[in-house]
Amino acid sequence: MINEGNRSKNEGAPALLRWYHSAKRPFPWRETGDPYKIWISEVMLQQTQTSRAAEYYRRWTELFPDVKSLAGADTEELLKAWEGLGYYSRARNLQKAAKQLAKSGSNSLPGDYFKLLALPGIGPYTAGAVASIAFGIPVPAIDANGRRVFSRLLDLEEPADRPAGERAIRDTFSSMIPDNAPGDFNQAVMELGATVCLPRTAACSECPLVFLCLAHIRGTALLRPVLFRKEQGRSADGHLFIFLRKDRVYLRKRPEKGLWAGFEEFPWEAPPAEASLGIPGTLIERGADMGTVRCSFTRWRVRLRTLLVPLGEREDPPLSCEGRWVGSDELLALPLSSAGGRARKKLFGLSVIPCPGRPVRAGDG
DNA sequence: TAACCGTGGGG
DNA sequence: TCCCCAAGGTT
Repeated sequence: MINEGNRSKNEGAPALLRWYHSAKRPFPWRETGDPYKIWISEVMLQQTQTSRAAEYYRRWTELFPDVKSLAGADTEELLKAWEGLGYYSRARNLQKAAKQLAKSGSNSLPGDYFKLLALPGIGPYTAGAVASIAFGIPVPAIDANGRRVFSRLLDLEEPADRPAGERAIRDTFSSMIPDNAPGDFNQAVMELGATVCLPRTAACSECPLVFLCLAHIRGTALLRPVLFRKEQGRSADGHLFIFLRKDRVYLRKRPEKGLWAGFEEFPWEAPPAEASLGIPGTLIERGADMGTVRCSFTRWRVRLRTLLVPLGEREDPPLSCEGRWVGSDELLALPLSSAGGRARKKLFGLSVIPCPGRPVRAGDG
């Protein structure tokens, strides 16, 4: 066990906090105590690297500075602000929660772990993070970093992503949280996992907790955490079609649930990942190759060859799905998936349709 | 419970 | 290139 003596264990939190205060990286969400902004940052950081979330955080908190403005915002505007960040239900759940709060007459978040947990899009990690960082409540916020750090401290042989392993981690983690600095402690664990106690590297000589780390003593740090293996990814190839009619392109709308829910997109197919569009083979020969875009979801990695297909003035795409024609202004304003956004960029780069905001010069198009 | 839900960077 | 990984949550 970690508490070979409670003495060294009790020295863990102070040592970690001292290290954190000198080593922590500057992030925009570390410059605020506003529970709303801390909530936004924690949701953005779900399964997302800090470096990517930072730019989105700045823009979002400027566009939607508080609960009320988020609750009253146009949903498409929200998704545009989230465009490219992935897991778009996070943005929808943020607004759903904001509406709940606004309806109950609040313009902020509850300072209570279980009330936070009850809000859409907030699970055990995020509730713990907001409660501890914004309100000073001594509850754990255990993410993948925390699981790795404590798997190593304990030299945990049980899978860290199964109930037994999670319990062992949570028990030790909770016992170390100092009442006077729970938010800093939670962040310090994550910071340690993100900068020192890394998955493929363990810089133990720089670690403030090395003196109580069992995996370090036993030389098993890189074998921890043990994880319950999930299914491997699969790859597929397909096509994405940009149908062009005069200066408009064709978009279809996705279902309101599931992958890229409610988004519009250039028609694409990549069997067996997506239902067939019923595309005639001749269509592919008719298209001009614009290169490849990649997209990924769940276990799929898909490469889509992008084809530009010019159609006649009254011709509709020979597809089994329905969609609509949009001009360049609207196309630019729409939220698209990352792959769709790259296809759109190719389109504007070719100046096949006018690029909004850029003067059309002779020779363009 | 296990599958689903995105994306980009690093080894 | 491919695989792993990331401040997880929902169904």
